[in-house]
Amino acid sequence: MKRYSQQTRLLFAVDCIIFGFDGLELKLLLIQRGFEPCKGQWSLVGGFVQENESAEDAAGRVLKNLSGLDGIYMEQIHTFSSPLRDTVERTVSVAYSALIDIQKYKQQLNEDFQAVWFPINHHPDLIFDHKAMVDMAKEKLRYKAALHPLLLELLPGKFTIPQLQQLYECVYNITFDKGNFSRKILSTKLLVKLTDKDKLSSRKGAFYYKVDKKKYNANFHAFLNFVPDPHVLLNAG
Amino acid sequence: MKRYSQQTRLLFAVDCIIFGFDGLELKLLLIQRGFEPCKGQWSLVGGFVQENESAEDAAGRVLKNLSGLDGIYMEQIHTFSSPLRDTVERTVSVAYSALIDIQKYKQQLNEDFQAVWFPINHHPDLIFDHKAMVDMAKEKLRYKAALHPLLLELLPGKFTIPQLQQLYECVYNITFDKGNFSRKILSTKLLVKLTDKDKLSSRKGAFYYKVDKKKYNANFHAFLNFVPDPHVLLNAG
DNA sequence: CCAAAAGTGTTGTGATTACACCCATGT
DNA sequence: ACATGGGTGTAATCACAACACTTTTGG
Repeated sequence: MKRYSQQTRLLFAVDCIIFGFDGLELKLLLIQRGFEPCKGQWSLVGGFVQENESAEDAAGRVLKNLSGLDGIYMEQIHTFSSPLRDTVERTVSVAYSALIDIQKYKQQLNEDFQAVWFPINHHPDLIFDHKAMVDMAKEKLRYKAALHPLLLELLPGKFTIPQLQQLYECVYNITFDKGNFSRKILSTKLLVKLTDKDKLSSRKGAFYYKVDKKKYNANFHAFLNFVPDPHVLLNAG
Repeated sequence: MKRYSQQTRLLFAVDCIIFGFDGLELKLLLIQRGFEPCKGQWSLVGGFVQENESAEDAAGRVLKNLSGLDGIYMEQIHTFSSPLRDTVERTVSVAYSALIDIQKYKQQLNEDFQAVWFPINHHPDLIFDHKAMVDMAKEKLRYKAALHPLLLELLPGKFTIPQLQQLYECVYNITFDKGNFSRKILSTKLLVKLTDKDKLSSRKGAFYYKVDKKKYNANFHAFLNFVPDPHVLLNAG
């Protein structure tokens, strides 16, 4: 009854929702699709899963190819499998979100892709169901970042607490008290204070910090509980 | 370069991690596989996705077919796509978890499947990567139930607060103070007190409650924050 | 009357908020 | 000197854990 041979085979792809942070805004990396259908329209970066690789492998390969970067934070978001989602032929796609340091990316960029960063709340229309993918990735990012320190993945090697605050504020579209924010972040002991300051945004200057990678990896699953009102998880942005 | 026609096609399936609660323990519904490979071994309930349906449709169909029940709480957990996960032919599988009222299920059971409930922490070895699916579903259940009232899906139409407490306690393998637990649950206003009592487990008897469906649906996303120490999310069970 | 579980009251503690205040420095 | 953002101090409030206490009722 359930014979393998009688089942239908179909195409299997991945799409990546790539987040970046430029210091002011949360951004989304999009490309103009280079082949039919919908050639020229804006799209997530994606690709077909090859015979010898898993979906995770494929998403990692796509990211590496685009950005030149290894070891990017990546997470499976959801699998989209509506029979009509791809207009050419039935294709199931697994959406992955990726958090990348926008500065590292700039150095490594693969020009072939003509990729462009858009503000997360002002991006062009996307092909197929890519908007649903982006929306789901945003929601999951908010959800998870309320509990885990993963937003640190979006920052460069050294950064200031006010910069980190700016990032949290634009992920949740709310403002935090700077004193309380700083104390809460530092109470996690995940950051190491450096000796030099960033003097671009104030006269006094703000100390740089870096992530204590050891503690970050060990304590990633510890709660932070950053979000006062849970509704911002859904209603933000 | 990225032509559809050149890509490989593969098999696409769903597997369901079905949770139930018998009043004492959290349970997992398994079947003995009825076809090769691994015929006779224990397995999650699953099936291939058909041409005209999405993975969600397929999981819903599988559940309906097994249990006779509609409208079961279902959630996509993760997609498993290792090239070697199925020994016969490459098959990608989307895992779904389902929460069902074990009492309703008993009335509707499809005998064809020879399905058996196992305690969540004492079940037989499973085929392929089904154990990884179960583990991920358990972790996600803990994670999500700490924030949302979804464990109510596992209880019958009317139930007592101590029964609900027993459920939370076995999901997290910790004990809660009965007074604090009761107050916290009732503070959500999601439950409606009924006039009759369950007298089976105490002389005094405990009042039955039912879920206020309207508020449940409206407030599902509100936080509960049930878990005092976040580590139980990972280390429990 | 007693045991046993349901359910209520109460108190101390620790986290969190809101906001005042001080600090460092380029102009 | 002063404006500007960084950073610290602190009192009031709140949420919650802990646990004592009351209630109900079958035996």
